[in-house]
Amino acid sequence: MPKTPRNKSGPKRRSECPLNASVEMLGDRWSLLIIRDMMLRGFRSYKEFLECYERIATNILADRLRRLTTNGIIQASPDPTDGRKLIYSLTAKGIDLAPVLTEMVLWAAAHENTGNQALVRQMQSDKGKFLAGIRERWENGGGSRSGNE
Amino acid sequence: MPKTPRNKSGPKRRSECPLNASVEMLGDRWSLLIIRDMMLRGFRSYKEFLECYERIATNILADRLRRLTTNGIIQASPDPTDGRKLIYSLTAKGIDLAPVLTEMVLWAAAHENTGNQALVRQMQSDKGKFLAGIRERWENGGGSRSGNE
DNA sequence: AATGTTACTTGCAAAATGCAAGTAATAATT
DNA sequence: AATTATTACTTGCATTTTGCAAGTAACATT
Repeated sequence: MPKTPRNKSGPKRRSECPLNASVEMLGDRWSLLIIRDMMLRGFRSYKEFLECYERIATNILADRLRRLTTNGIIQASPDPTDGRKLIYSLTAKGIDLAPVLTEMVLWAAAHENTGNQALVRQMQSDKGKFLAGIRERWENGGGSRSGNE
Repeated sequence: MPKTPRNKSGPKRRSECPLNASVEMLGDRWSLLIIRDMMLRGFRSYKEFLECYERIATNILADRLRRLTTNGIIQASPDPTDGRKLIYSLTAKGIDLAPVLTEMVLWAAAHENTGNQALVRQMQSDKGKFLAGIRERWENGGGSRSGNE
């Protein structure tokens, strides 16, 4: 029987829709969680991520941090008090993901039984203020640990 | 030498943060693209998805449609004019993903060279109106392609 | 110099994925 | 009624990706 391949027809213009770019950078199991924990929990070091995600493999974590850095979402700088450490922080591009995360959290909270109702209520009651707070904390001081957990 | 595992310490309360639920349902390469194309391009059938995503495998597409259905984001109903077909449509939960998609598109548009500037400008100029339009189209008529019905 | 910590890399088994090739259920055509 | 085509999948298998234990280089501390 002759071959009758099914997937050869569509034109598939990459990045025709902007969402393709987002999915390429964030469409996996870990990237958004890493960004969330930098943004909301103030995670800065490899060790914090490794100990937090019980199931993430060390090489996967290293790869995701590298990819997020390559994509300009986070940046790594040496710790001045300890030459061995790298301090990871969000770039402006990374901070701009706050609205995406917020909408995802609100969506899940509306349709699932999720935890951390305090955070959800804070987002719901004044979304703009919540986002402004995140931006402010990151723009001066480079992202201190917030009260959200 | 004794084992010294690295990943056994963190408590890792699942769904402590609502984002975990979102990532479990949407954190892969295809799910959000499927939702986007149902929402913005009016895709309804297995065949449309298969021909559009040049690189998606048939079993992966079937799996993602099944998972999205299981998660209550889309639903499948038989086509009354052709008993062989299934018509996929967004549920209320799926429609509620519009703000997430919108923020992702706007984020990518702000930081990458993405296509479809018309869509982006429409989102930017009046986000609320854009979202209302999507909801309206889906709430009466089950999501027509454009001005149908 | 010995020991500990950090931020990785390596090796390998297991799981997920991609792709060609089926297949059952229908529909259209002859 | 038989033939052909289409849809919406499933199956089998090779390739790729991931998870985990173990190792390591570069410091830092004692």
